[in-house]
Amino acid sequence: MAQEPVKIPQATARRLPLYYRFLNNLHSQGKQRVSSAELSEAVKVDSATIRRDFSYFGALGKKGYGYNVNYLLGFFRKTLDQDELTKVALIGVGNLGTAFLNYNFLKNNNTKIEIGFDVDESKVGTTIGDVPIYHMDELQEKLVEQGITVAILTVPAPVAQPITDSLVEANIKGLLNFTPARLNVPKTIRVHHIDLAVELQSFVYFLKHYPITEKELI
Amino acid sequence: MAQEPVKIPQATARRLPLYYRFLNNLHSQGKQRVSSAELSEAVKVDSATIRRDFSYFGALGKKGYGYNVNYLLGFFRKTLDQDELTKVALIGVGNLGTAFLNYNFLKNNNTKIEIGFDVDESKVGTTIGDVPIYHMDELQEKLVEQGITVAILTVPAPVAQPITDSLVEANIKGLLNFTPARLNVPKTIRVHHIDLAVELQSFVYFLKHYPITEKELI
DNA sequence: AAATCTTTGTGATATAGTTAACAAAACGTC
DNA sequence: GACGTTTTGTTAACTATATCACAAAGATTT
Repeated sequence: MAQEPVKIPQATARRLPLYYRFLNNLHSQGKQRVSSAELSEAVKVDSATIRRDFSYFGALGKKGYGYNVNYLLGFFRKTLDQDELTKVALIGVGNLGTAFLNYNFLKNNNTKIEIGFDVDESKVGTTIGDVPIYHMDELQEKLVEQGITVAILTVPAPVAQPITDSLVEANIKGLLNFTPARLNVPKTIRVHHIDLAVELQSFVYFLKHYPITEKELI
Repeated sequence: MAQEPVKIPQATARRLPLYYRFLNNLHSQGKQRVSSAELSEAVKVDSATIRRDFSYFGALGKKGYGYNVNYLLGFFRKTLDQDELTKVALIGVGNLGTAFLNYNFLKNNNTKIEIGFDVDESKVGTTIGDVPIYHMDELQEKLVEQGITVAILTVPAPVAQPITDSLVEANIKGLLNFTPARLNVPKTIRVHHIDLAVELQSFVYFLKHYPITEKELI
């Protein structure tokens, strides 16, 4: 697996998929070149931040010209491992889970939800947006069989920890947790936490307590 | 509206709803006191960070004892404006939107989704999880009428910008955007962006490129 | 081909967030 | 009530991120 010469900052890594998507848009619009200022307008990230982000990968642009869309796109395709498919399992096919299944990640990217699990017998055996749904009892067997090591957890909070324990046994490496539970896992497993309730609540807190400042209005 | 004596850091503000939820858990378990170390274990936030976060609000704990659960809970209830209900509109009642509707935010908090909008005639006129669904055509009228100034945007990407323009006209103040579109809004409006595809993609990038370090394993 | 314009890449600086470490305070026990 | 223990609150150090500002390079125009 090709590794960047220098570790890029996490904040930069988080913006890469965003850049990649917008470069795709530009490409399909037939645009040949783009400046950091234009890109900034589109993705709402400061242009200096964009230039700095790109610079971690070397000198990708040309002074007085900007960036060549095709070249940049090709570069990011390689960098984001567009050629190596990452298979993901979706655990829990409720409303949130179904939202994921209907999102066609493959369009821009090689991350693919390969399989879903639920306890609801009316869902087991069906396919949703091309993804087959199995019973939760088959979790370990199927994951091991298909060598899947990344999972999205969208189950009810009370069963989050027991199901996580089962995922750990199935040798999972990364877990994107959408439940409110804070999961206990061995240290070798990466868990990323997105809590919709917390997101909404802290957003509301922000609105109330952080009025927009003079500086922001300029 | 009561304002904190000192502006607390954004990072702290984002953790408050999390603390609040866990304090509620402790309270319903009948726990009287808790130390920053215990809380750290539960919410997976460094104990020094927790103590620092709490300290922005004054000396809430007692040395050699920890924090009194009831007192802390009461304090946070006030601080997070638990008593002043914030009404939120949900724009787009697809799978993701429905996931929000079925989430009972009121349980721990006074943020409430009051109304939903969709173009699907089979949804218009129904209620989902207690929330009435109206047609998108009635957006401006209903929002102004009910004085709602916060919206969650869960519509298909191509209609995100036109609907946003309509929300701006309806005098919205904050927008929690779950679509991949980067929205253009006047500077006086706060937009917070959560892009599920980007979250998944950057998580996968992390797993591939940021192996767990020695330090993290200790 | 000279002059002007554009835009990168980056040093320097500013801002934000985390964590180690420990004195001081209060607890709990004997 | 003296003494060892616990745990806070905070100073200082560290780490991470964002942004300013500008020289240098190259593009574009005349």
